[in-house]
Amino acid sequence: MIKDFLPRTFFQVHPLECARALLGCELVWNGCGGLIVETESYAVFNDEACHTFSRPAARAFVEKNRAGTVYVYLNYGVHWLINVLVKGGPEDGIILIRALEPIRGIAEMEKRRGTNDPRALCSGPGKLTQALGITGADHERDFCSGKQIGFLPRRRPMEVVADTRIGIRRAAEFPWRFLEHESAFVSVKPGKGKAMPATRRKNKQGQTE
DNA sequence: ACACGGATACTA
DNA sequence: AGTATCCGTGTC
Repeated sequence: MIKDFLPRTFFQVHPLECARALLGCELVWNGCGGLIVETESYAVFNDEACHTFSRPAARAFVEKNRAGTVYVYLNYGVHWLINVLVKGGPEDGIILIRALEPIRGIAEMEKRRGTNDPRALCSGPGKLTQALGITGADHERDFCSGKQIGFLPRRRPMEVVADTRIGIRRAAEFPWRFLEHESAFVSVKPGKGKAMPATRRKNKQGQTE
């Protein structure tokens, strides 16, 4: 049982500052966890890649919840992705946790992931939710009042690099992805992100045009 | 290279 | 009801 999780005030700052500050902190989830080595910041306003831009439900989530609240959604119908709400500072935002360096509950994470390769356990946003057992049922949980889930302060110094965000089509040029320099546990190394195609559509026969 | 797969928000 | 889009992963 851990009691010294990061307080709510940690998430009441500028989202870009928070996304950087989270690197090197430990994400703890029901006995499993790892050092955060990759995050992405999304801004509630003026960021077309943020869910709040096109989803009324996401805007309602920001209105309704406090800083430090879990935001979980299903992406591509396959993977749960976990974010934390940043609110009450100069701007509101949502920070995606993209990769961890596994350090706690590794046997359990290996079992959920079906691999013993430490680099394959949490090196992506969908991988880490699978490793930690995170699903849509965890949406709107609180990182700052629970004793099962939360963040621990940075354990060691971390050299932070900024790069463009991964997998998005809109506002793809914002350098709002933050990683540990030369970490072996990130999803995509700096500068290696593939550009998303401008459009991809399918006709009635289900064939890509 | 592509299949996998469902929530969300449109159009009507 | 039907359609378009989407912050990914594993295997081909």
